[in-house]
Amino acid sequence: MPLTIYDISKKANVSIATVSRVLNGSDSVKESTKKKILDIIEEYEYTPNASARAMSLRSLRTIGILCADSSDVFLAKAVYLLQQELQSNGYESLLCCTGYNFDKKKNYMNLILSKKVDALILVGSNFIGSTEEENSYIRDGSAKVPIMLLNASFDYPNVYSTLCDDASSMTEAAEEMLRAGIRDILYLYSADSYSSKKKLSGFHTAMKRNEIPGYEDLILHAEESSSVEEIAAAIADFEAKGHTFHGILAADDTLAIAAVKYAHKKGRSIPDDLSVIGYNNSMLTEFCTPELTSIDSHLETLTHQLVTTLIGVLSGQEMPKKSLFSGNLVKRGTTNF
Amino acid sequence: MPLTIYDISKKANVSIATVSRVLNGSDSVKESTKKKILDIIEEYEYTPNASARAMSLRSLRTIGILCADSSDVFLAKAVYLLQQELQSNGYESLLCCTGYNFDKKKNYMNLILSKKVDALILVGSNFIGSTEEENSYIRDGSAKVPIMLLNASFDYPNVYSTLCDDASSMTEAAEEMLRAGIRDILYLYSADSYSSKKKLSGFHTAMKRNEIPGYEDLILHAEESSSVEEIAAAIADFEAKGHTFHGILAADDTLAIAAVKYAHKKGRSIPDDLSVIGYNNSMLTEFCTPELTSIDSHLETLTHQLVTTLIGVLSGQEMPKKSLFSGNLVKRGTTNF
DNA sequence: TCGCGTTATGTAAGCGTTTACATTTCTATT
DNA sequence: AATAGAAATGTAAACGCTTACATAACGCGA
Repeated sequence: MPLTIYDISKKANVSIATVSRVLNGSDSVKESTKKKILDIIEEYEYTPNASARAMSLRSLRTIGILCADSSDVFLAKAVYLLQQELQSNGYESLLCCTGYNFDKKKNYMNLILSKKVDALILVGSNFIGSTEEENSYIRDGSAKVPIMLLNASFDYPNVYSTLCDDASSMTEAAEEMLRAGIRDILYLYSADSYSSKKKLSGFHTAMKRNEIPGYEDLILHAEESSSVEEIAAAIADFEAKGHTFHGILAADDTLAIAAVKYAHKKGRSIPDDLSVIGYNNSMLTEFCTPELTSIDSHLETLTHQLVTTLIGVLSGQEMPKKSLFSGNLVKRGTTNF
Repeated sequence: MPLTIYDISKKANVSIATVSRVLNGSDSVKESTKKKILDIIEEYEYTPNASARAMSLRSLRTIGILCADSSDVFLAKAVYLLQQELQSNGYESLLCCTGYNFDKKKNYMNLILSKKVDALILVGSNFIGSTEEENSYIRDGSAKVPIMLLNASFDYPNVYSTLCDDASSMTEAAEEMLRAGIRDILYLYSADSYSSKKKLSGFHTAMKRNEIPGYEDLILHAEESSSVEEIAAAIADFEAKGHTFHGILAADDTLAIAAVKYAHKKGRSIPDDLSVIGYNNSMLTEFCTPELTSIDSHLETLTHQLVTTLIGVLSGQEMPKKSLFSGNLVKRGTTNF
């Protein structure tokens, strides 16, 4: 049976209030009694019960993190960074993997809210749906605790967004290709999420601004959750149907790796005959040969900003509802410009 | 201000005990009042306060998960699977990323224990050190709650281990190569963990049993935390020093990918001139061309068994202290046997 | 030595549940 | 119609902590 504050107070010959005071630091306690209590706590390895504390304080100092799939490379990295940031700010985190279904997301949100977390972080743009109905759970949740969005944006009271400007990053990358003289660019995407749409719109922007005729014909939508092999095959298929392209812009690094694989199989040389750009600048970039050029969305910066905003919100400060950063292109071997 | 069980009881014109009873299901409540209460709970979206519940029950129904780095592909997958398993058993999980330092591990363990989690899962063999001192924190922790080890083994009361028999899997893979006539096998490893040692010893077993002379000269230790590019370069260096090999056995998939990269760069053809086998059968296997042959350590099975054992332990049953599974080789394009 | 203002410590209520035990309300049997 | 026994519901204590408020101890000047 673990020790309680009451046991400690007895051993130290003081009241529980005094023990509580030295535990929490703030109030005035005589130096000698403080030392005595601290020694006893040390000796018996007493640790206060967090649930009891949460009841009194009405806060667990714990943040709920919701994430569709923590085994996804990008999301895993984000979760990791968030945890580091939270820990260094004295907060714990409760992680919940929801899958991609909106009903499940709602259920898990309620589950985690019942733990009385102080706030909720939703990791990834897949938490934003395309219908009012799909997003209602965010509205409901935000009535109870602040909701922080990583890599997505949603304008609603008590909802704070931190994200990379995917649209303009993509525009930037496309225009870089165009400047290098590559005008037949295959745009490859699969997910249908908020940020995926942003990226696609950024691509449109670039192509329209540069008046590339018929560019829409080179937009390839890969089945979601298909394997790298399947995507590579889909690209080969697409080419076999008569489309030609000398650049591939992929909405994430996995897709880009599939593109590189397609090139390997078809014997197209990278970057001479074909340039490839991925998105996220994840560790996957170093897995292919040559190494993958990719757009870095500065996850470290985003997570840091998100937690900073969160801490501010929790301490009652007025904080920006939306923090937008811009990404940048990290050039490696799959491009030669 | 969130609703409490008291608010609900008032609205339903019953006592809090009755509400609690319908919440917990077990006790007898008249069908009509049950429905009335359920309706009200539904209407007002009431969710019980988990901290309060934890106080009464002396259990949070929460499991602490400690993991060095949740952005590592293998660990991330393990954590994900564990969470799924725990959730389907009605447990929440509190994840804490500790880094690889033992002092930090100890600190985080204490932190998470103060949350009064019901048990602790340590993910990955890096939680086992090579000295008594390094492992003392596990002994201390196990005095408070059951400790479950994934992919590591430690014989101590209240510590339960679930793992893949890495040594024999590796022996198996090596002998498969030998049977295919490849006798000059480069063994590539980097980490220094418990399971890494097991794998190496499995390799020794195979080579000794088959009386391969001088095989030790082909064991290459790559600097930990070096990039794929650096490891590929290290292999090239090694070869330049006069070593020849026609098979590479890597202690994890990342190393194997580096091996494939080395082959690409040096123009050695896989699998005709060089066979490569990785370990973990992670999603990385599909990233290379050709796809990577790899040893599957059955993470799904391991995590399932671990949680099953855990649930048993928590409900007071006698459970096996150690569950050992064997891995198997999944053959893909980097081998032709 | 007295009394006053600090400073240190103690007392007890409250946080939202669960549950043993007590009480009330039914049902069925006589 | 009375009553035993079962079924449904209520009462109140307990879980381990924080903290407002009450009280005690101390130091200091007159």
